[in-house]
Amino acid sequence: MKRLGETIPLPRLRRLRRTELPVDTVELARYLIGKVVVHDTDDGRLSGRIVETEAYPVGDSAGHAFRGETRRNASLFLGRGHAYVYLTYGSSFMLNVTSEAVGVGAGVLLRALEPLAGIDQMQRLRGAAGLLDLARGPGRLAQAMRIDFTQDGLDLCAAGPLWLATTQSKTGAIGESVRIGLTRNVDRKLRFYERGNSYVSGPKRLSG
DNA sequence: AGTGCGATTGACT
DNA sequence: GTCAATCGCACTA
Repeated sequence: MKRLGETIPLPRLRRLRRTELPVDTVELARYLIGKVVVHDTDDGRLSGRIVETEAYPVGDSAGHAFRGETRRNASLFLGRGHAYVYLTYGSSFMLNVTSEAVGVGAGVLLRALEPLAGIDQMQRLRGAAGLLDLARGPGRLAQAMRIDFTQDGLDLCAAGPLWLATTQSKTGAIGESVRIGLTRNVDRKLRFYERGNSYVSGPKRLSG
């Protein structure tokens, strides 16, 4: 299989500063489309371009912070630009970017990446899945990026191993839809994705 | 201490 | 398209 990350020049990355992140959760979810998430591991750099997000804003009954701070969701309250990682269905880790002020629980779920660096390693982590399936879907994304509870609470805007970056490449038109897989507060269009991008999970369009 | 349930995935008809 | 695996955690008692 062709190894994209070694045949196409990687984009030049610049670390995002916390002050560059939009203060509003929904704005951040839209802003993160086209940005890059980077995990520098002892087996090398893993990175991917964010192509799909979901916002879980303040007061959202589907959000994990809705009933206040607990041990599980404590990282959501660290202030914007931190990682909130949790396990769902006993097997899939989810990576979120926190989005509001310290003490206010809200975040943005990263749902799909276009792999950039470390594709060989991602394939090992994912059991040699095809390129399109490496990080399409939030659980796959976390597995490909080697995200687990170890990364929960990390500051994404500090000089740490897990960070956010911007590039000079252009971002395509952004679509929006209802969120996927929820049972509550399903009506709001809080899912964002880059239109026409093959690495986006689920339907490219959802009404509602 | 017991119970029920997911911000999903992969296997299967 | 359907469906079960799997386990940490919140919730009830």
